[in-house]
Amino acid sequence: MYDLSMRPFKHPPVSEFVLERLLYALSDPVRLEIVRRLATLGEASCGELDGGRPKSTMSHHFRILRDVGLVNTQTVGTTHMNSLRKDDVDSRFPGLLEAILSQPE
Amino acid sequence: MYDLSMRPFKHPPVSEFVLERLLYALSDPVRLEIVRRLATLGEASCGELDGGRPKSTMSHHFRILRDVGLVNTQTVGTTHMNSLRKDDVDSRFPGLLEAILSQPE
DNA sequence: CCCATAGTTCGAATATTATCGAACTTAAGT
DNA sequence: ACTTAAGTTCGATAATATTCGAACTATGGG
Repeated sequence: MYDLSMRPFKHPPVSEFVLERLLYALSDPVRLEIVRRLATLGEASCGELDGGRPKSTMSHHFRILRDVGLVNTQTVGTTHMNSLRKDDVDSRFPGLLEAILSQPE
Repeated sequence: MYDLSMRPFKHPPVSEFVLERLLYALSDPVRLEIVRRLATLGEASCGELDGGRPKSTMSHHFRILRDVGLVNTQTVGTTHMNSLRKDDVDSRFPGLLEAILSQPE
């Protein structure tokens, strides 16, 4: 859920989730793909999910996903492990994530 | 569904709906509110849904909602009647609209 | 025919965003 | 210590979006 091991990144508490911002975050093809992959993989490093895109570009997208509360990033050694904050998103927006991610393509 | 009476506006066929574009359209507070109101009212003119905003601003938002397939606009006399293309959206993205619009706020 | 109404379209100003190279940071490994 | 690996942050650029006034269009009424 939400504990201090998630530092040093700021992950917003569930109470600060905003529907419009979440929809915006998912409206970018690159970010939607990241979220889809995380949903199936469970977790992944940033590098595993770049499609040949530069690190700075990926870092930008991951930050947005973190800022809206979709993704949780924790430092494990030198890599950053990302996972979906599925339970948190579900608790704030029941059914939303499933409805979006179950859409084909 | 989709017949010629919808002219002169171009409404995309269901096959051209794109998930990301739909999410983007709904990520704007003004547009999400329009869609919410249409969902409860059934239909409404553009003027009924401006919140004191200029017509040109509203026209811009309605055009985006039409372009992504969310809204159907037909001319009735001098007013433009808008309604949600709920069945069309549902057929392409089952459960999506409901999942989004059922979220409070 | 003139006029008001309801929206659209155009154009411009402002603001946000996406992308990516370059420099920086932190943690391992040798 | 030095080096590599993995990301982040910064800065610039280019593309998109939002907002809104002004001019335009089309419809209906008197």
